[in-house]
Amino acid sequence: MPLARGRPRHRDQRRPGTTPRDEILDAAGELFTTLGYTGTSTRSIAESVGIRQASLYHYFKTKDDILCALLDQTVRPTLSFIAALRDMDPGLDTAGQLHALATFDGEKLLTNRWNLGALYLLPELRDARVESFWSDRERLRLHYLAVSRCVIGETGIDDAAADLPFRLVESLVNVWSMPAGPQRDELPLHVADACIRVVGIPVADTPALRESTRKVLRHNDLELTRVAPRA
Amino acid sequence: MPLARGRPRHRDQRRPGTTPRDEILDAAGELFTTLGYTGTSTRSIAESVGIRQASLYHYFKTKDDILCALLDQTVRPTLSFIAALRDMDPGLDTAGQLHALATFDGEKLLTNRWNLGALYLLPELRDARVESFWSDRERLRLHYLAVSRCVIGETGIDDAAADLPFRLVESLVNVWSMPAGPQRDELPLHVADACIRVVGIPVADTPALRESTRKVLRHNDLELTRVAPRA
DNA sequence: ATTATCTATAGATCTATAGATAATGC
DNA sequence: ATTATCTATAGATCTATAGATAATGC
Repeated sequence: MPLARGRPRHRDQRRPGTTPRDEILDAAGELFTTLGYTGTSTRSIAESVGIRQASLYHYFKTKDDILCALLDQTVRPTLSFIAALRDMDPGLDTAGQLHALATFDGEKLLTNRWNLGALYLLPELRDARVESFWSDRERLRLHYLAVSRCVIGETGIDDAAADLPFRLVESLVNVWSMPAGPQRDELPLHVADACIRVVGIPVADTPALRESTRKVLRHNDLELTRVAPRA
Repeated sequence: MPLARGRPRHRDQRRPGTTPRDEILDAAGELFTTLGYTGTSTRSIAESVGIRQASLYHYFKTKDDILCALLDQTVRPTLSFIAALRDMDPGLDTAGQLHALATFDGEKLLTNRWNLGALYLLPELRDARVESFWSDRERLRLHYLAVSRCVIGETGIDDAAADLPFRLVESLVNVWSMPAGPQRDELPLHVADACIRVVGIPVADTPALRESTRKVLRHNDLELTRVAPRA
């Protein structure tokens, strides 16, 4: 390990992360998701990292900045996945796209170290700051909407259903804390199946869609690791 | 109007409600749902009512108490509806029950004066206080789960889908703020339809279920007004 | 006398800034 | 000299309590 550069901390490292910035984000992720944004003080974040409260401000200009940095991690990977999906397999039908997207996105939500998806729902940041995050998230929602609409155009379901796949996947944040196990691991797949039924695809088509998604994801694991190693 | 009993307020009434308690709950409902619980100060509630901060404590022992009172209004009506449904029409099949429940519950969520359903998702109260609310809400969830399981037993879908109708209905809190209009008004019905598809009922059965729900709700409007006039 | 409000305030926060200090690098 | 931390603190909150006050009721 490289030698420490500045004044030593009053406590040893207690958080994972290769940089102090990452340690702070890890602590903030845990606290924001369990106590809420306003309910988490900068002091409690610092304490949870093992540094003094004022030291946070060496890495972040304000408390809002910490939140922004956290939120930026959440939607980006799924947006990259959508791009990769388009490049990779332009022949995939829209139902297949929806199923693969829902599976990937759901997987991402559930395997975060903290339940960052739950932050989306905090009223205190419905309107305010974090501009870039909201626009990213809106892009994601609109993509779900567009793909769902395409499928619905073929199945003849009412257009009002087009908003629901996104909501279904998002609702995984509410089961994030369920005990680990195969049941939990398979949830994203089941939610993807449900998305498909919601847009009116008959149950009989599910196995084929699962198979197609399995292929897409195997292919894409490699893609993503190459393109965005940070995730 | 009856003459005021104590010392006059420094401002005229600015909130609907026949009692000061209701005025306070109305203000708190607006602020908690837009700024979050911790993000709302007792001072801002009082100001929004038109009284001084300390006067709140004449009606509520603590800030938590205000939250509890608000939350108690949210799940109760739907629980009463479930009871009424059981008494009223014991011949209704499970798919019909699920469809009617989802419609009623969704309607309730969307027509609240404030988006109180969004409070369920606040991390700061995931664990803590408000015991009675959580147990009520868990009863509601388990009822959805049981009804969904019954349907799934017949359609042969994977059991993992049984949790999703509840989540779908709940996701209406995320569209609460959409502009008023027929499109918005019909959302609960469309979400109920989606619940039905999620548990594996073929699309062709939807019209019959809608018809049955229409009857149940018409009947029940009367029922509920008699049983729980407060709602 | 009873009530609903008010004013005033204690005591505990909370965010952010200023400036000191204890390491390493050169 | 540069850096990452530290200590100390200003100034603005925030919740809840104590006790005064201005109405009505009897």
